[in-house]
Amino acid sequence: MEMQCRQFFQLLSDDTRLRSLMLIQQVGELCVCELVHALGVIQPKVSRHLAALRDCGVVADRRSGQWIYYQIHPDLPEWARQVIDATVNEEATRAPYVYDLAALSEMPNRPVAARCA
Amino acid sequence: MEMQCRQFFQLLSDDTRLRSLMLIQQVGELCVCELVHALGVIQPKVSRHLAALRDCGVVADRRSGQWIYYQIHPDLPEWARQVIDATVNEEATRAPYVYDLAALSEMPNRPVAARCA
DNA sequence: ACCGTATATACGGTGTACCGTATATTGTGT
DNA sequence: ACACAATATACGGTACACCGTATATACGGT
Repeated sequence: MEMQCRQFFQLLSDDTRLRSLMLIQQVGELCVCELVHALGVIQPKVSRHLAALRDCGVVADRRSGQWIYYQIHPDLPEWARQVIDATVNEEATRAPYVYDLAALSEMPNRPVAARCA
Repeated sequence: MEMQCRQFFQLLSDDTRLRSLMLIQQVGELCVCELVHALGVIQPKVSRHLAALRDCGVVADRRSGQWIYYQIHPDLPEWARQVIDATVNEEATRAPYVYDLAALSEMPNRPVAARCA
């Protein structure tokens, strides 16, 4: 998977994708319905943007039952990881990212991510 | 000047803007005609994209005679500078950025940037 | 086998970012 | 004052990213 940096920035320039990435980076792993709840957007929208991130190798997905969990791709180039880190460090305490995290923590019936240890 | 990180990434997602920024970051300061030559694109295109970067506070301009020089804005937030640094460190040795720098160094009649010391 | 839930994809519509051309603006030299 | 060079902006056209709705797919429970 070729990772052009211009393409990477293009991915980060969309509101839904950026907020999703910020949450995933902070929490470690999230499924689609958690993001739907946290961001307050409809499911196809989240799915579509996650697919874009996956197709470019920014996130990796794994299935667990009926849920599909997304995480930052383990093979993401170091510099891209630095960009995400810098952004989280700068913006995580600001709107809308704080509110997204808050909304996530208040989600009822949140699925439990069963990780293979 | 409010600097939204999503907007910053959007600015970096355009080819002309990203290549211009990479060059400016490496050289320190460049005028429009130097960028026109280095990138091999028409002048209004460069001007337009530099204006976008200026309006968002990413670059600063100064006039020197008939030339207008652009540099990374001195007040650019630290995290944004980190993003640019990381990108230069990663990509400067690759196409098209290497070739842009090479084309710049081969430019004839290159104006001399007279800095007020 | 059937139903409900989670997720993904297909499809047509819409806004907007970018483009090249043409022209305005600003400065320099004669 | 005039001509030339560098830069900026205005304008109409086009491509494409994103949208919501509708539907397909996959899994779990009964």
